[in-house]
Amino acid sequence: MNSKRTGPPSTAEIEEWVPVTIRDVAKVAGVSTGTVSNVLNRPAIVAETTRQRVLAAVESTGFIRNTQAYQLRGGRSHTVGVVVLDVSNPFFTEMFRGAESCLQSEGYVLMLGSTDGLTEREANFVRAMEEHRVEGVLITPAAADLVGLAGLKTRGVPTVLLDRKAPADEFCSVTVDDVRGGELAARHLFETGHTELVFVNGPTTVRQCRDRRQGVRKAVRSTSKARKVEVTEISVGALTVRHGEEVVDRILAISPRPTGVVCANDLLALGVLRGLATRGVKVPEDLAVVGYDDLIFGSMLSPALTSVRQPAFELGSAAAELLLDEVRNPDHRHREVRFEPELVVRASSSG
Amino acid sequence: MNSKRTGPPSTAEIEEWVPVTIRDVAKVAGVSTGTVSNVLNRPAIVAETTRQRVLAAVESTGFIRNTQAYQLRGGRSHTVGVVVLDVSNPFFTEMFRGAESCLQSEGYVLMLGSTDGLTEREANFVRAMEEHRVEGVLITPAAADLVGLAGLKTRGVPTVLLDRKAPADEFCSVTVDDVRGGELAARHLFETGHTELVFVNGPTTVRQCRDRRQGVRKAVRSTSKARKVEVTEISVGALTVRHGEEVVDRILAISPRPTGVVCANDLLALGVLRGLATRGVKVPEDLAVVGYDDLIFGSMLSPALTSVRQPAFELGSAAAELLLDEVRNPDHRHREVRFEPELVVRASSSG
DNA sequence: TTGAAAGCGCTAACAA
DNA sequence: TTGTTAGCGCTTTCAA
Repeated sequence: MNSKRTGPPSTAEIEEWVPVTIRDVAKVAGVSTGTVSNVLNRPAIVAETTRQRVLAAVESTGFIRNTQAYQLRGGRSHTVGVVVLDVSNPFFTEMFRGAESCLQSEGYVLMLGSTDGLTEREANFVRAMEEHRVEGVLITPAAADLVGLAGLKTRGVPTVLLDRKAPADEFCSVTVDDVRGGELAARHLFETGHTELVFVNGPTTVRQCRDRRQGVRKAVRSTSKARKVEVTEISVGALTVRHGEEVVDRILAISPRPTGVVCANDLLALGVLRGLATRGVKVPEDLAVVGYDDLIFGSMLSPALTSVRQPAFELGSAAAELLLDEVRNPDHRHREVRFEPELVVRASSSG
Repeated sequence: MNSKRTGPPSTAEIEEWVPVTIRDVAKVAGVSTGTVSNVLNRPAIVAETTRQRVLAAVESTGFIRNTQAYQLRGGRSHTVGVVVLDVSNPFFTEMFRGAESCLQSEGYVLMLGSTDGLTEREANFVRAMEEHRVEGVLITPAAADLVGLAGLKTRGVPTVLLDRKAPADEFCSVTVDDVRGGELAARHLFETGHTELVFVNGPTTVRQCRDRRQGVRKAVRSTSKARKVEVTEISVGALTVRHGEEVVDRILAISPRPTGVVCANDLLALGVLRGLATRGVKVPEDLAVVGYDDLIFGSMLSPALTSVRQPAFELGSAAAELLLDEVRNPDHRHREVRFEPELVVRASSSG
């Protein structure tokens, strides 16, 4: 509680900073606003001495160019919107970093929104970003369909879908084959002898969850030809550690007792592992666990978490590249850049 | 590689979306631009039927208000800049979430920049955000001093320092007592019988690192009165898992062999743990490990990581509250909101 | 090489 | 209740 002081504000403090415009700079330098604009944008065409004078004036006045005016005049906004499902999830921050690594060097600053899978929040973010005239948006759609992005499409805002295929090539997209990933996870457990599995899934409104489920089912079908296997599906409200932890009792209540569990992402798996640990259930002896995303943290647990790896950083940077192409290349064609998931087997599933 | 097709673009595609302005809406609705502006901003003062007509026109034209023009006219930007040291670190994303939770409901959209502790990147972000006329910025300064923020100060951009005390009450700030935290960590090891410690620190240009070191030293001094203790300090280039892993050999080379290690943050500690595991060093028997930040992931390791907890989410939301006050309250006074670190003892330090 | 001035899209004061 | 219009800060054409 550090109140600065108790008396009235001093003059220095009460004195409002008056925004300095190009006109102020012009006045100080004794030139016209056009000239100031020229030294700012096309320094080559103005005389050396004038330029120095203007630069000095910029310095002394503390002038900072007003992007809004620049944009209004037809300039670019140098802004890209990024909308993800959950900033708390390292998978998405890695993706963000990937995008940032590519976009920052091009002079863009990123607006970030985290929707928690809520379409209403998504709509708010997208609307706000459109109002700010972002040059493009990278988005992991919250909804099952893409109607929330229709506005972006019709208004021609370059948009790249993150971790979501665009139907009918309406957008560029970067994807990972989640059906395949889900299949890899479940098949791995079947192949190591498991017969009764649980699949802990997130909300099936989330596309990743639907696809991974489909993959799991696919593994069931193909394995069933050889021998009888079964998967119980449990759906939780969100892909978080807490939800994973809370689902453990339901897993343990299943009869016959499953011997393996596939989680729709690593956060969920981490929660499950934690819940199992507190209940004294041994992993992988009593229950094998497989996650999804291959967060670095999973590899450090003991037992280390078996998981399906996705190249998050590369997803982000690839998306950014696609966006840049769409922004700059008049001959741009929408493309899907597809990555393959990779099963990383660790101790949590291999006794 | 999904090229849409090979022929020339269809008419529908080549047809550029022509930005629709308030004038277009006015024309469609058969009213003046002033009236459109009124239904958008002060709907109460316009007649019901006209309002409906205008709203319909807004809908049919797909009009999206141009914030730049609005701002230029004197409106607010509804934008806040957030600058952190490392988005990959869950500590900072939690802080971001805290800020977002408070700011989003107030209609702000956040610009996020991750500096990796580089003052040059920080300067770029701050400059870009100022050009965009953000209404305020939340920042974890990269540099040891605050000269990089002088511009924000003189230009009167409301600024709240994240996890950094503002000297001379120049800014609002949210802080955690890192000296105390460092002291807690080291003292804990001393009190559990350790004598030879290693302190794995990040760059001392980072204030958090300097303070935590100071705390560690303080613990050494006070413990030294009773018995002889020693701390070897190792500084690494960044606070990441990789750097922690790479420093392990240097730790093990120290003679006499230390029995405990304090890490400047959890990512570092996670790396150290991983490095120790691959080299077969037992934790905590051979070496006790203490981290800093209490990331959720640390609590799930086995052995679970002892750490110094910081309320990241609360830091973020408190900072946002301070910022809102500075933005809206004419009687605003700069304040420091201070949180206390808390040692959380787990298996990694208690054999 | 520089200056004058129009105009980007919007809001708000004022007039009708 | 609605329309007209000046002007926000900047860039850029055109003229000097």
